[in-house]
Amino acid sequence: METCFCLIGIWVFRQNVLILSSMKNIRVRFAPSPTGFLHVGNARTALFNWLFARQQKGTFVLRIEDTDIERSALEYEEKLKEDLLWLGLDWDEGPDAGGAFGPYRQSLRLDIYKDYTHKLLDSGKAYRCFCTTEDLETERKEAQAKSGVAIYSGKCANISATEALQRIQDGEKASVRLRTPGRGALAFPDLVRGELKFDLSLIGDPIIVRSTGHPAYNFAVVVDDSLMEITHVIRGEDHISNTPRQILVYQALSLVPPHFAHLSMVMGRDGTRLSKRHGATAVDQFQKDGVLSPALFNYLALLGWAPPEDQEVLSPEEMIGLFDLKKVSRSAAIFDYDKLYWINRQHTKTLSVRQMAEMAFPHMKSAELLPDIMTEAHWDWLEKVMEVFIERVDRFADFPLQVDSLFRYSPVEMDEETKKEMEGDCASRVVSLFGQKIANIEHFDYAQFVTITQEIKQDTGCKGKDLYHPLRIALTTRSSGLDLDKFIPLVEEGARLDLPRSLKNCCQRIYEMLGYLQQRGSIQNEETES
RNA sequence: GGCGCUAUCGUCUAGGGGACUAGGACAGGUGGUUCUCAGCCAUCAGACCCGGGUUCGAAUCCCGGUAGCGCUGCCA
Repeated sequence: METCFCLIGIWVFRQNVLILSSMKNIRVRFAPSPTGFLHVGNARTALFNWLFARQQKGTFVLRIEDTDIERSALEYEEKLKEDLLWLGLDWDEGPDAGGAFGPYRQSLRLDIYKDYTHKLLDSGKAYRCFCTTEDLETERKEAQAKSGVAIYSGKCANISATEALQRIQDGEKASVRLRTPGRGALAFPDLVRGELKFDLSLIGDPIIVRSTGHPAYNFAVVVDDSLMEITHVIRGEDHISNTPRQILVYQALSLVPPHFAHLSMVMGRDGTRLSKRHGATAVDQFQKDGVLSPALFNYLALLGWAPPEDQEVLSPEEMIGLFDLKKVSRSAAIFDYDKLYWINRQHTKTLSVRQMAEMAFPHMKSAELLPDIMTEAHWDWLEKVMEVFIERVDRFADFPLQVDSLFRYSPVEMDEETKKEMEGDCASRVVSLFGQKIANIEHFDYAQFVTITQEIKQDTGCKGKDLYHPLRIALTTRSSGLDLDKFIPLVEEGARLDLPRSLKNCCQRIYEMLGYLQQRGSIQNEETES
C-alpha cells in the first residue's frame, strides 16, 4: 500500500513536471559533432528543430558535441556554423552566441560530467569497469556466437568501490558503466512514431565514461539536454536504439526525460544512405553550385513533411506558420536532385535580374566569360543574359556552360547533320542573300533582321523552316537554341563589349559561315561578292 | 544473427474505417505555342509490398511474412 501510494506520488509529480514543461518555453537543440562538413541529412535535422522552435516561439540551441577528440576539429565547427547560417538557421544560444546554459561545447563541460559521474558512482548506480577493449572484443564474439546477442556480461559489476579505487590508484585504467536493470521493459512515446518499446534484458550496462575520462555520447547528451532544459529532442532515426539507454541514465540521475521525436533518414537514389557518390551532399557544395539557400531550405523541409495546402514552393517564414511536427513522415526519404533543382528554379524566378546577375557573376568570372572589373555596360549585358538564360539553368553554376553557346562560333566544328542542313537549296540562297544585305547595315539589330528576312522571303520564295533554320545555323552553328529575337541583341551588344573572350557579331558570323561554305563548295563564288 | 523502425505512382507525399473511380508535386509520354531547343500551357500514363484476420465495409485497425533501413563501439 505504501509503495503504491509512493508510486502515485511520483506519477503525480512527473505529470506536474510534464505539464510545467509543456507550459514552459519550448527548447530544442541541434547537437552536431564537428567531424566534417554539414551533410544535408544533418541540415534537415537542424532545420526541423529550427522550424519547430520558431513556430513555438521557443529557443533553438546549438551545442557542439566534440567529446571524440580524435575526430573533432575546430575548423569543422566554424564551417558548420557558416553553413547553418547560410541556410538561414540561426541559434539563440550556442558557443559564440552565449546563453544562460553554457558552455555549449562539450569539451568545456568536462567538470560537469565528472560531477554527475561521481553522483552515479556514489549512489552505486554506476561502477568502474576494468575490461580492456580486447577482452570485450573476444567476449562479444563469444556471446554473439552462443546466443546471438552481444551484451556486456557484467563482469566488473560486482567489484567493490574500495577495490576499484585501489586498482585505479595502482595505475589501472577504468571506464565507468551504468548499472542497468537487465530485465523488464521500457517504453517511451515518440512524437512522430507513437510508443516505442524495448526489452531491457537486451540492454547491457553501457559505458558512460571512457577510460580516458571523457564522457561517452549516451551520458553527455543526457547531462547536457537536462541541464540545458531541452524540452524536445528532435533527431535522426539512427538514435532510436540509443534512447532507452539514455532514459536509463535519466532515471539513474532522477531526471525527467524530454519529449523525443525521431526523424527518418535521407537516402540516395539507390536506397542506400546518401553519400558523395550520389552527388553533392554537403550544404556548402550546394552553395558553391549556386543553389539558393531558401530553395535548399524549402526542399529539405519537403523531404518528410508536406504542407497542408497544395502549394509546395514556400519561404522559410511561410513554413514556420504551416509546420507541424506530428505531420512529419516516418519513412525514409530519397534525395531527389531533380526536384531540388525545380524548387530552386521557382525560387530563382522571384529574384530581380540584378540579383540574378550578382549571383551568376562569380561563376561567369571564373569561367573567364566576364572581366574582374565590371562596367555598368557589362552589368547591363549580364542582366540581359540572365533574362534569356534563366529558364535554361538549374543553378547558377550552370550559366557559363549555357552562355558559352554565345561565344563559341566555328563552322568547321558543326556536327555532320547540321552541315548537311546547310547544303539544301534554300539554305545556300538564303544565307548568301543575307550576307549581301547585312553588309550594308551599320548597327544590325533584330528589327533589321525581320526586314531582311521578309525581303529574302520575297526574293527566294523560301519561308518558314526553310528560311529561318539556315539563318539560325549560320548565326549560331547549331540547329537548336535561343529564339533569334533574343540571340541577336545579346550577341550584337556583347560584341561591342570588352570581354576576356571576344564575341563575334552577326555580320562576322555570316561572313565566316559564307567563307566556310565556299570552301566546301556549297555556294557559288560570285553570289557572295558584294 | 539479435533488437528496433519503416512500407501509397520511378521519386517526394495527401489520405488515418464508407466522401477513393486513391489527390497533388517532380520526373516521363503526347499535343499546342506556326525556325529549333528550353520554358510555358494543355493532356495522358503511372501506386495502396504479400498473406491472413477484425468489420456490413480495410490503403486505413490487428497478426504473420517479406523487403529496405537503423542500432548492435571506450563513434555521435
